[in-house]
Amino acid sequence: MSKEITSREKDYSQWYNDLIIKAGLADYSAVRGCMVIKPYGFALWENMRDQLDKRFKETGHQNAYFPLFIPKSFLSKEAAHVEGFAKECAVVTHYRLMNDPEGNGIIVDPDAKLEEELIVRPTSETIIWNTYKTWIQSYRDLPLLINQWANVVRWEMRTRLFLRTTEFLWQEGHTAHATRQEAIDETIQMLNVYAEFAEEWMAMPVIKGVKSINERFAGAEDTYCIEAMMQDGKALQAGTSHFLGQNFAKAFDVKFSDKENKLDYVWATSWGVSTRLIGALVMAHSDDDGLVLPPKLAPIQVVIVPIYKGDDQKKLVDEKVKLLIEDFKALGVSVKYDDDDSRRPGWKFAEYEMKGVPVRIAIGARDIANNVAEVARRDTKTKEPVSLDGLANTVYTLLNDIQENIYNKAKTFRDAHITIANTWDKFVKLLDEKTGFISAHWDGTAETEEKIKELTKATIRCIPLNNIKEEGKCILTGRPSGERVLFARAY
RNA sequence: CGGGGCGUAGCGUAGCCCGGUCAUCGCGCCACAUUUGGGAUGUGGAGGUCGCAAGUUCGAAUCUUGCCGCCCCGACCA
Repeated sequence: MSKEITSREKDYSQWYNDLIIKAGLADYSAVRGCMVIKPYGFALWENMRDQLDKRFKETGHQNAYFPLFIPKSFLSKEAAHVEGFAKECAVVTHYRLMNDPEGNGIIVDPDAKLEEELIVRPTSETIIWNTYKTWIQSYRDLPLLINQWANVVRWEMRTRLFLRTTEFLWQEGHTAHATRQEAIDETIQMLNVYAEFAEEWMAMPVIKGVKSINERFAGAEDTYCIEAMMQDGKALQAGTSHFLGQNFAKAFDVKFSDKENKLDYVWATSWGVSTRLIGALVMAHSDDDGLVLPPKLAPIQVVIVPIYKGDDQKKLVDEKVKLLIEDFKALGVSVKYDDDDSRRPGWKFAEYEMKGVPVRIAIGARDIANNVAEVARRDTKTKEPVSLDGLANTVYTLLNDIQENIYNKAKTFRDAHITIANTWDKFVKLLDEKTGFISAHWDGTAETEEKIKELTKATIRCIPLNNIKEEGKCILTGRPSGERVLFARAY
């Protein structure tokens, strides 16, 4: 056993780190807080990206690309925005290096100071709205529906692989609309795109909701989010969609003439998901033997391992597998035939379990004689002989079953860990002992939310969109409340 | 920035307290052979400025001082 990972029970966060490294998703880098995304991890991201991109285009958006650098002055044009991001910006002050006259390698050339410093984008609202000013004059220019795939930098104090790195990859949609309602509709539409993607592709149930004022995006009027529950009961914000009102239009003076030739500021949204989703995927489904990937996103959906003694048997297996691979390709299933002779089958079994490949097929001379292959599924770790006749079709169905099964498993866990609390004692006890989300009444004030965070480290994850109105008393202050909100400790 | 841990071969480690054949072991790597249905075995081999720098000493991985880096926990956040 060359690759042991820490068990979830022993140390959940160590388990997570071990898994990322040992499954080959990412590596630590020479730069603090920055990671290298390895080919297997990037393949996973590409699959997520491609699917999301398709959905963005289906909903009328186009991709574009805006600069990495933002003039420092842009950031301060929207007051709440600068307040939210100023503390975590990387700043470019010079544009040239030179040899140290004292011979200590290379130094920053003091003569190469920039007139105005450039910020490495932590998000692109400002540079984009500065551009939109020149693109929008009339209602005929609206709606403007743009997305960009990019990297951003946020100088976080503490980082965690995929969940919070200094640099990360994401997409950010930035749209402009003629009316308030249209912008709100867009915000909700994209929230729904995210939720459907999380549930149908990542097999990860999410709760759609709206953020409290404390948790709102810097510069937004409303922040909508999808919240997922990890296996340790902590919450992970998996995506956000912001209704920006006219805040950025006013900050960057973006006005349009409507049909009656009246001037008004445009209405805006922005929405994003990031490589954090990979962290969510890992923590939602994986186990102590490694990753468990949903078939719809797995870079390798099926791996075939040949079992043989000698060249004759190998040749026999090769011939069968060649036909099988054609069947899989016809069904659009990504399949890998691992006939690397330098690794033994047992090694391969363990390796592909670590990498979360949903289905493994082992096939040898004995199987061929019996017209079967051994089919093993990663999610349940069960295996059974399956007829070679129509094997690809059988496995295709199995992949769908696995997708459904891991979703159901995650949902059962999630639902079992959403608990109602009506007293402060129960609230605290649930947080510490049962973990998960707690549905409780809150008096609606930022002070109470702050106080609860201070006392328990739990925050309001969201006010669920499908909330039932219900009179009650705030869990902390006893003041009246009109609906329950979800509290949890979060990543 | 506070608290904790760590830095010895590609990875993981022993040695450090008590300076002197102490650079240990496992995995991995290379070659050959036998193997191949759950992380193979044997034989041989390669690989190390003991994080960096000063100091103490006849002698430092080991003691002293300074510096650097990384990881974990917390505050901040997608």
